[in-house]
Parts: sequence; C-alpha cells; structure tokens
Amino acid sequence: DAVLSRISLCPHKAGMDSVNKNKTDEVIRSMSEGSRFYDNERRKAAQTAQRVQVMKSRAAVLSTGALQQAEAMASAFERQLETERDLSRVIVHCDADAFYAAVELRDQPHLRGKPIGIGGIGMLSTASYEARKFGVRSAMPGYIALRLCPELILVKPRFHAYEAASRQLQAVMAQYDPNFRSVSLDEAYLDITDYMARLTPGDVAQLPPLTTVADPPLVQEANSADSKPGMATDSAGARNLTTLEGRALAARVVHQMRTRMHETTQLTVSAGIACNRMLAKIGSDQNKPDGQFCLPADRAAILAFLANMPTRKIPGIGKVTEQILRELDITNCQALLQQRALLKLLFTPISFDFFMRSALGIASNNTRKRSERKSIGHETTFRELNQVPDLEDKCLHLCHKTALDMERKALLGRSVCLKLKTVDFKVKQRSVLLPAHTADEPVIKRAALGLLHREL
DNA sequence: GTTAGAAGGACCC
DNA sequence: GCCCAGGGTCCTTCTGAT
Repeated sequence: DAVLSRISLCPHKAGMDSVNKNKTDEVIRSMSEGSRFYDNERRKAAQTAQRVQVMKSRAAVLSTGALQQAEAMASAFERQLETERDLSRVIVHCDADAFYAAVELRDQPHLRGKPIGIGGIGMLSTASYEARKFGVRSAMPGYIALRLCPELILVKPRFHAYEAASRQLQAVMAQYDPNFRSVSLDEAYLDITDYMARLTPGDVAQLPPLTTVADPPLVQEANSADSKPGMATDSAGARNLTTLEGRALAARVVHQMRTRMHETTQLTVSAGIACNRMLAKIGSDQNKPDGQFCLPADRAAILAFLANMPTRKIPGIGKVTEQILRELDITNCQALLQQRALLKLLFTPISFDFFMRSALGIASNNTRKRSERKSIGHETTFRELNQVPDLEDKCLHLCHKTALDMERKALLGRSVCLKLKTVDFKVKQRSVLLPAHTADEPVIKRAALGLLHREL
C-alpha cells in the first residue's frame, strides 16, 4: 500500500538488479511496523492519499472545453520552452561512487570485499556496493541494515578524510573548469565547453581513444538530422561541440578526467555529459559505478532518451511526487508530455513548468557557484525529554553551536527558527523575525527560548 | 489584489 | 542492547497587513 511505497527500497536506484526486493521490503516492513516511526509514515501516507483524492475528483469534473484550452496553453508553453533550448554547452555531472564507503575501503584494506555501512546503529549515510547487494542503502537505519546483512560492518564516519579526498577530486576538476560548482563532498557540475574549445591538436592526441571508453556505448545513436555527422569543425575552423564528433571528444576528455581522479585518490567517479545540469545528472547515474554516459546535443536524441525515463529518475521528483503522478497514470516522461493539459489544470504553474522542462530535457546549464547561503543551523535528535530545563539546555547548546558557526563564517541572520520533533516524529517549526540582522549569541538564545516556551 | 512572514513539507546528499 | 540523521534549498498554503 501507500505507506510501503514510502519505506521500501526504491527500485529505480542503480545496483538493484541483484537485490531480492520482496525479501528486503518484507524485512523493512516487519521491522518498522508498529513503531512510532511507522505510524508517522502511515499518517503522512494518508495525507498524500487525501491530496490524490482531491486531485482525482477535480480531474473527474473537467470539461472537454477546459482540457482543450489547457492543451492549447500547454502547447504554446512548449513552443516557448523550445526557444530556450540550448544545446551549445558541454555540462558534466561528476558523482563519486559510494563515496564515504569507498574512502574507508581505500584506507582500511582489511575491509575490502566485505559489506560496510558508514554511520551507526541509528542511521547509515552510505553503504558499500558489497552491502548494497543485501538491500542496504544510504538513509537506512543501521539496525535494519544489520538484519538485512548480519555480516555488515558499521564504520564510523571520518569526515576529515572525506573532505581531504573531496579536495583532491576538486583539484582535478578545476583543471577542466575552474568555476565548477560543487553540490556536496562527492558531487559537482562542470562546464567544459571553454576547456574543449581551447584544446590543441596535441592535447587531443593525448586523450584516451573513445573505443576504450565505450562500454556500454557512450554516445547514443542520434536519430535526427539535427546533428551533422562529419562536421567536427565549422566553416571558421572552430571546434563544433554539438556534433556527435564533438560529444565523442567530450567523452574522451571526461574519461581522462576520471582517470586522473582515480590516479590521485584511488576512488572511482561516474559522470554524465549532456547540454544541461538535469540531463548530466541523470546521465551520471546511467553507468554507475565507475562509468560515464554522454547524451548527444540533439533534441530528438534527448527526447528519445527521456521518453521511457521513470519520473523518479528526474532530480526533484521523490517518492511522494512519483506516487501522485502514478495515481494519474504518469510513470515516465512521455506520459508527462501526453498528460500536459491535465498537469496544467491540476498543478501550480511552478510545478507545471518544472514537469514540462523535465519531460523535454530543457533546464539550466549554469554551473557557476550559487550565490549566498540562506540559512545556517544545527539540530540533534535525543531521547524522550519532557523536563523544561532539559529542553532548554538542548536548545541553548544548539544556539551556541550555531552562533559559533556564524561567527566563524562571518554571517548574520534575522530569522530564528526553532525545530521540534515529538516522540511520534511530528515536526514543528516556530520562527521569529528579529528587528535587525545579528550573530549575537545571547540574542539568538533569547529568541529561541521564547519560541520554545511558547510550545511548552 | 499584493505582499511578507509563518508553518509545513518534499527533496537532495 | 543499541532502535529512522543532520545539513541544507525550494515550494505551497494560509494569514494579516499594506
């Protein structure tokens, strides 16, 4: 049922082939059922079901006229989006494979070949590929993982080691794009268009040949006349990166970069190459681990690539949105496009825009660093507490850590937000806007305590 | 009608 | 015996104020 889809293994994730999904889900279910966590999941599932019901009843009473009008608007919107389609950039998404686990296996050779999970009994942040065969996943509680895989070795995270490895990976990436955007310790986007334009024939000769790279084929068949095979350079003699040849060259560049990353860190990195961030990110998952995927800069090839793509693979569509769309009989991008009139009528303009862009493969290709952070804070989960002084202590300690961080990073903030989680996993957030921006610890503490007392 | 602030959630790693 | 994280961003909805 609905709650199961929330707690079970995601079948679209890479490396699911060898997993006995039914057995794994049964273990997860039996260990979760009856817990307060499970009850909360059931509550949220019911909430989602309610949302779906409202949508379905709205859909049921739509007139053909309304649908036709929506179809016309959606169609016009699609034409508008097509004018924005930019195939000119070569965007790469790099994603280190099972990063934390890979660093541990590298540094602790006696663990190699054994299933390991990074984290503790409460929660794992990563699992090695050996452990994934048993259904062990990131964001899985350690005690459930141990039930799935009794030989699992829990390894305490060593963030300094991961940060060091991350810096090494980034140093290689910087050779190809000094303005790359890192999204976490193990993920980054690069725009290698300029790098490729500067490649000399000598540089090109140094690149690994495509044939050693292409397994499975890196460059999908382009079935359209949009790209012009044989036109690796344009009339001015400049390198044309949108052709199949241009993308094959990109594949060789990325292969070289991944080789360098492996040489300096002993870690494997997977990569996706495409004309925007979204497509590159989907691509980096295609041939994981230690693989890469290159999508031609070609509208027809992009649409063909996306047509049967499960909605869950789109970054930004999680379990809930997948479920809602499935209830509307939408499970892949093709259906997303076919049902655009319905989507236009049932979802907000922002969601509709997002769905259309996703299904068409039109997204931002900006890989420059994002501007400034929006928030900073700390949170911690602790055993059941109901004594006011105990809660105050916890609150003050988190305020202290946050104020310290703000001072270190020279940041100011104006809104103080207190987050509370009850024993039944309900989350409450209470916030106040201060008269002025501050990083002053006593001010933050007073505001937070005020919010806390409002709830006691 | 528009907007800013609050609260709740979905999602990502 | 341990028993579902913690750091974020963005979107949606509601509500009171301009």
